[in-house]
Amino acid sequence: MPLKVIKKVYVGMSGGVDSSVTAALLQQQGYAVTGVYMKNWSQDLPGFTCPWKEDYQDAKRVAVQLGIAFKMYDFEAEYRQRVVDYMVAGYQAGITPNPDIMCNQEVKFKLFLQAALDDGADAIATGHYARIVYDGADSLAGSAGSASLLAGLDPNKDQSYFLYRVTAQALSHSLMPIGDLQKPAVRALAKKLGLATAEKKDSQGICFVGKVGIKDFLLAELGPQTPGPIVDPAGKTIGEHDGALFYTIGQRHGLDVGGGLPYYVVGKDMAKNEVYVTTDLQDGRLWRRDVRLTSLHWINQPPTADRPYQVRTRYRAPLIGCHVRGGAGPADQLTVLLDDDVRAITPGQSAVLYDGPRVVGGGIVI
RNA sequence: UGGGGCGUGGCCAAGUGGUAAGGCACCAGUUUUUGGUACUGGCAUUCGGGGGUUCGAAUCCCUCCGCCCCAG
Repeated sequence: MPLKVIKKVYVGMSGGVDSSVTAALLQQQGYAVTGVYMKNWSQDLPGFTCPWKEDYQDAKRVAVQLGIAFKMYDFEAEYRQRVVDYMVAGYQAGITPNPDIMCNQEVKFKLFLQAALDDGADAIATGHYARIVYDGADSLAGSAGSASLLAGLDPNKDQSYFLYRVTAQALSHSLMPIGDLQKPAVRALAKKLGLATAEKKDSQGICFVGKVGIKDFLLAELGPQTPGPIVDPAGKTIGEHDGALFYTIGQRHGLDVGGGLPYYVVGKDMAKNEVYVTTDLQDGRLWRRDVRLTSLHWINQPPTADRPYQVRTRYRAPLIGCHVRGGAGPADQLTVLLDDDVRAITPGQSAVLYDGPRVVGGGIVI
């Protein structure tokens, strides 16, 4: 949707600085802004109190300060089903899913967007460090669905990695105003405006669930798991793990095996409930020069084999030059050939292709 | 029960008379809207037990215990 047509914007306010400043900026720019707190999770976990009430209050406090409308959408049931269940099922299957990517795809840019539009909004906005541009933005007659996603301008905070599964259609109804800013500038702005969340620490951990270790979370969800052997390259059992599903490729800590050099997880066999480790950082199983992807998603056009791209295999990882393999193969799969060896490519995680600053899309590592 | 070797924090391991390196693990913190990685800090009043020599020992002596190897 051409920018000029957007009047009413619903801003997803999490109770953090970024979304607070997002709301403030849009208001300054003349949009009719409504703040929305998405209640996606409220469950306390052993030793961890869910901060949703506090976050809700912070979001509301900022809305009141700005004098904008404020409401709450309750997506707990859907979040549970589409994000948490997806994540837990993935771990049980032995892969390492990325719940936040699913949260963006299913909740923020699908449920939230739809609910906002149904409520009369022209667009939603989020506090992501990413940019949305319109092909042919000069001629505002550009057709719907021509929106593209670009990396945020602050290289330290760029969150476009988490957004590669959002559709162009959804992007065309979305705004991410802080994508043009550096994080320090956002903080400074919040301070200058006296926003209640100006000094609030950035949130971490699973989006909405909070700063809970994944192991503790899975333990709470699934209960204790069956212990099994930790096996070294020689085939020798050097320790015992408390459930293979808790471990992920490249992981170093949590194995409780010491002596000499650190051990890194290089693989696991869910059927045998075995975890494989090595102390050799050169171990071939730890490095890959190609990645096979499935569940592909392209925002605009799929990549073509005749030209170079860059790929990111984990959040904040440096971009690696790459090409996609053309020719035969399942339509829903793609092989990406990397210019360099990449460590600990992990099934379940996402690889995101970039064409310069533009997010082409990506897929999930097999 | 002949010969040789060893026993230092959970693990690996320096240190052979001068008052316990280092690494791994673990714990805490930092970085980080997933997992993971990385970074910083903490972590043996004590060197298998007991005696002794010495101003002073994990380091020398005696003895006991426990392992390992070669012989049997």
